Amino acid sequence: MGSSERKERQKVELQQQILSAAKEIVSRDGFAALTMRKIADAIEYAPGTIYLYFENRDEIAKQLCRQGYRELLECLKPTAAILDPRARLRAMAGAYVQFGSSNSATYRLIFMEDPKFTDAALSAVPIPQGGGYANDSSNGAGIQAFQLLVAVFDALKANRSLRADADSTRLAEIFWTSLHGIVSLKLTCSSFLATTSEELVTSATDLFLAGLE
Amino acid sequence: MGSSERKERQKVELQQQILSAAKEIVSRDGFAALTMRKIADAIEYAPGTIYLYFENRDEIAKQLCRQGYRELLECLKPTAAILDPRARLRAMAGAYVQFGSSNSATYRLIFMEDPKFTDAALSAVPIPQGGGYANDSSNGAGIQAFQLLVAVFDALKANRSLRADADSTRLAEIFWTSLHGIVSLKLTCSSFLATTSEELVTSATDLFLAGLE
DNA sequence: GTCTATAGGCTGATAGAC
DNA sequence: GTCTATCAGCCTATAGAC
Repeated sequence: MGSSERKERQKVELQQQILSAAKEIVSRDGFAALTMRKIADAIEYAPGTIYLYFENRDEIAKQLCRQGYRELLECLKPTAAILDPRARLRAMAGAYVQFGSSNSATYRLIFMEDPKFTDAALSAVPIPQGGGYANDSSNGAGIQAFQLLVAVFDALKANRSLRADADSTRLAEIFWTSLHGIVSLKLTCSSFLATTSEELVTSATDLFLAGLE
Repeated sequence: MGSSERKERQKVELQQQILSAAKEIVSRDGFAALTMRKIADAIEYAPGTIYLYFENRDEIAKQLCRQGYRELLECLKPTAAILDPRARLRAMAGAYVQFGSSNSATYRLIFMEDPKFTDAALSAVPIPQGGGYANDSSNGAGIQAFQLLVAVFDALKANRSLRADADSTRLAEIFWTSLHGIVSLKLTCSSFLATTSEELVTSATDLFLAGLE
């Protein structure tokens, strides 16, 4: 059945093309401007054709979210290799804020838009339908990214820099919310904050580490 | 000119009615669902009539934002009276997060939606047109709220709990971003965070204060 | 598989009657 | 000042021709 395999490849290929066009529209005009017609125009197909590859607009948005989490994870991974936990936390925080600033549309989509998309993509999920996204490492990428942060606090414990009975998950959540606050407020209230993102994340991380002592 | 004054009063009255209807729609269905037609239905007027009281939809959104900042300010004001700066910071942080959780639609609108509305309402502005909103204390309410937070750090300095050369504005920005992170992430990623808002804000504030030492 | 065409809905905003 | 009617546009999704 080599012919059916070819068809499968072609299907995945056009799905990727659709997602790629969708991503560009979101980056350029924002998520609200993502319409089936615009995608169709971009890939030079008729609007109806897209429905052969995705059930509806929401399904495209969810896939876009999953991809966004994957990108975030890839962005944080290099910092996870840093041995010194304090240096690692600083690097990871910097990478996170950098990611949010450089990929603002993606960041908005995965963390500031609709819980419907955020939650669906954040949690680990099986294949939605059609089985088209089988060998997809994106499942749970958001959770994996969060685990990288949790691991920093485990490392701090191993280091005796943190009480052994401290709750790593909880500390990771507190730290994450503060990073998210910096990125998201900068995206919406850019003109009000006098401090740059870089200064904010540096100071916030230093204060946080100082508070842990 | 008693008759023209009556007309002015009636105009303001209907403007208030429009804003009030708009607020309810946003609270119930979200900002994207705010349409002129729905407002018109709610106040039992024809859609076109609204344009006699507001230039367009954006103008309504901006007024809604200004009102939101005013509400936030009112919510924080009582805590500003607390003398001990540490207790004041804790109370203010709690009130802020409480406000965001209880008024999620308003919070989304003023801090998570469109910079166009956020910035316009956050900064102090003169009367937009028509002079209808003259005796309006909402101008700069967002800034006033932020100043309440800055004052806490000034108080900590006066208290010798903080170095005299510390930058109060900067510390306020860092602290504010962390509060905003808690509220906004809870609004979008509610199911992912294991910790409650109340626990997050308590721990974050304690860590922050500890870091300041 | 892809097209055209369209159903059936929504939107902001305006013109002109009363 | 308020109405009705409507313009001009957008949207998702589907049906049926090829």
